[in-house]
Amino acid sequence: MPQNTSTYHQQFRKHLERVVLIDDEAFEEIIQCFSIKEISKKDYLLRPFQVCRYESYIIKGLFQTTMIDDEGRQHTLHFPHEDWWVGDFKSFRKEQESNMEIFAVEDALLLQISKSAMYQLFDISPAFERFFRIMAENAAMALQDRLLKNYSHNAESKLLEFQKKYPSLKNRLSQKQIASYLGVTPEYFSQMVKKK
Amino acid sequence: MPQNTSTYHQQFRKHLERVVLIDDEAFEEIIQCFSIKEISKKDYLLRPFQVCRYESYIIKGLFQTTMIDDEGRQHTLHFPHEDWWVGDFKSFRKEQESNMEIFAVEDALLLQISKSAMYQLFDISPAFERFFRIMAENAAMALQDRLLKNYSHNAESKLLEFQKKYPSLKNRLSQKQIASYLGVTPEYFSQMVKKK
DNA sequence: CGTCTATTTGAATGTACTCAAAAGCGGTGG
DNA sequence: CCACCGCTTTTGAGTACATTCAAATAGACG
Repeated sequence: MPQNTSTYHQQFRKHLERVVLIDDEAFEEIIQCFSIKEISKKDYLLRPFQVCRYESYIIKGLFQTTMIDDEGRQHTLHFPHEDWWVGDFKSFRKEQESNMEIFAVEDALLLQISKSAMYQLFDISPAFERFFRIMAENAAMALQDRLLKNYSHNAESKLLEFQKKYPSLKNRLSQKQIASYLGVTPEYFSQMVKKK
Repeated sequence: MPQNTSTYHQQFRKHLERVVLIDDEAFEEIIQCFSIKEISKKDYLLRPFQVCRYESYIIKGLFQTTMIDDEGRQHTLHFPHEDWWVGDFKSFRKEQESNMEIFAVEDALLLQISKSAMYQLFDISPAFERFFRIMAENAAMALQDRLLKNYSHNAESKLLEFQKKYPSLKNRLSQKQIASYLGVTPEYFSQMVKKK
């Protein structure tokens, strides 16, 4: 294991404390509900039609989350990485089949929590529920931005946005993966890059 | 005023209780933090570059929320109506200038809450905070769906989706408004309708 | 009734897609 | 260490969906 327990507990605690105050006791209670999971490059965290049983905090690693539309096409929603959460929220909450695929682009280390554990924590810790309220709000805001960027539908400007927002991801992803995020074909993406 | 107080209090309480349990006392505490607002057709609830000071529950009415992109183009995000919430969440939470415009398509009646009142309520009522956690989750899920639908970017299928999802809105909106929701020009929308 | 906005129609244009095929690159096994 | 396989990237031709611009027509509202 690349890090020892206390290191990533610290990292996770910092993550929580960026949003809510948590004392030692509360953190103990919280961390006990999480389990650690390793996942290797190219493995799936979630396959289409599976139910998403965990929300996962990413200690380390990079994922690609794609959504599958009615015609079976895949569209990349985002590339969750260190210090983010990954999962299909809809599937998790409704306990229904997911239309998403979550895939490890790099070896990863996760802290996972099940729905029942999460709901128990909500009942005993308002701070924890507040944390997830704020996370959900952040997610909604990010998606709203994403939607707006998608409307101004010029692939080039979308690429610039992406590069500005995630400069570090450029070297960690293939052109094909970025094209899928932008919603264009790899062929067109290639031409676009050449033109510049 | 088109309805008396108790009628819309009832409606609002039902709305809350679809998600969390609220006893009489708690509801009293909550409803006190809201104020009623009437808004007429064609008036703005929020103009671009304003800060969104309230989250509003829609007792009655229909709105159009549009986002303005960097090139100044307007894109319709959705058409909030009875029993939904309306506002620019990002602007509300960050107290920053909004890039949205919210516009009353029909005369409307709202229950509004300010940020400070909302945060006070969160502190005294975990049920209320839970309600907004779940609302934020719902919003995120809806936006994710919206994004997916937008990717499968064939205007005709988007129109079918829209009609399926909001059959009742068809008669309440102009073609131009629906075109803006779909992300196509009114001219193209017109041709599309003709073809069918 | 007049004005303003929405809708229709058409022609020219552009952005991105499909399909096909070639070239490049990386990892794996012999 | 090299050769091969599979996947990614490039290139090109043809096409489709949607846009822009302009102008005509229809509708809504005061």
